[in-house]
Parts: sequence; structure tokens; C-alpha cells
Amino acid sequence: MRYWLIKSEPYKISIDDLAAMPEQTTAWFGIRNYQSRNFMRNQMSPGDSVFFYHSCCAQPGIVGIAKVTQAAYPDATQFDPSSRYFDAKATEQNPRWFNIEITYVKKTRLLTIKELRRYPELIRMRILQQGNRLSITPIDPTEWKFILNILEKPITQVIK
DNA sequence: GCCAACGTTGGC
DNA sequence: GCCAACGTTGGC
Repeated sequence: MRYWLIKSEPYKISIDDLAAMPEQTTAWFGIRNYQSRNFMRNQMSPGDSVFFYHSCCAQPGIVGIAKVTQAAYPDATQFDPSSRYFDAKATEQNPRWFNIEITYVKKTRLLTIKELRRYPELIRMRILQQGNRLSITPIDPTEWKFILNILEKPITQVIK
């Protein structure tokens, strides 16, 4: 049982989009970064918990919680020449890219990256490191609990 | 829109 | 296997 943070550009798939999907579930396809692929293929498994993060938008931050509901399998878009995620070097026998599936759990308040940076307990988070661009990052169990705790408190008690 | 940081590609 | 060039990410 592990913890993760997954970035999504809300104009592609927002937390509301995820909630509106059939079964509130989607394949997390289109990841074309080896480190993120390896996390999915080697480590992510059903039952893992996920912070859903909006990036590349006016207010980047954590917006909800999801869970992994399907272990990694080959990403179908790599075989589809009409897809922007097509990869000519991938074959059915030797797929290069994988996706897991995630399912909506709940929305949270917006916990912005700006706010995340204010907690010394979170300074080691990957997404807060300079230049970090990984769209899937592991979250330390201690950090997970810390963030959950922040999310449960009224905002007025958290921000000075 | 800018730009720093990083990953990937490809010539050698 | 090096490394320059290029493309992408993502906060601001």
C-alpha cells in the first residue's frame, strides 16, 4: 500500500471530470516519461492512494483524492497511429508504455503549491523541488498523513 | 508569454 | 558513450 501524487492539467482531466467518468474511473494513459512509467509498472497497485493535483493552471495544487484500482497494463494509445501518444517503436509484443487506472474518491479544498511550500514538514516533497517535472511522484506516508490533516482542518486554522 | 530545468534524441 | 540541440514542463 503506497501513496502517490498525480499531476493533471485540468483542461485535459480535472477532478470534476474524473468524478463524472463512467464508474468514476479512467485509465491514466499518455504518460511518456520513463520514471513515471516505472512507478506505474513496478510499484503502483490497487488500493494505493493518490493525491490528485492540478498543474499548468492559475491555481496549481491538490484538489482531491483518488485511488489506484487497476494495476499497470500496456497503454493502448502507443499502438494507435492517430493518437498524439503514438510510439512507432512500441509493439504489442514489446510495449514501451503502460497505464494504471484510477478511481475518484473525493474532492478536497484547493491546497495550493504556495501553501504546501509553507510547511517545513513537506519541504522534501518531490513536486516542491526546483525543476521537478515528474507527473507521478511517490508520497511519504508521513507526508500523506500530514497533508490529510491539513485538508481536514478549517482553512482559517491552517493559514495565518 | 517567459524562462529555467530537465529528458530525449541523434550525430559523431 | 559523449554531448549539443531540441522539445517539454510548469510555476510565475
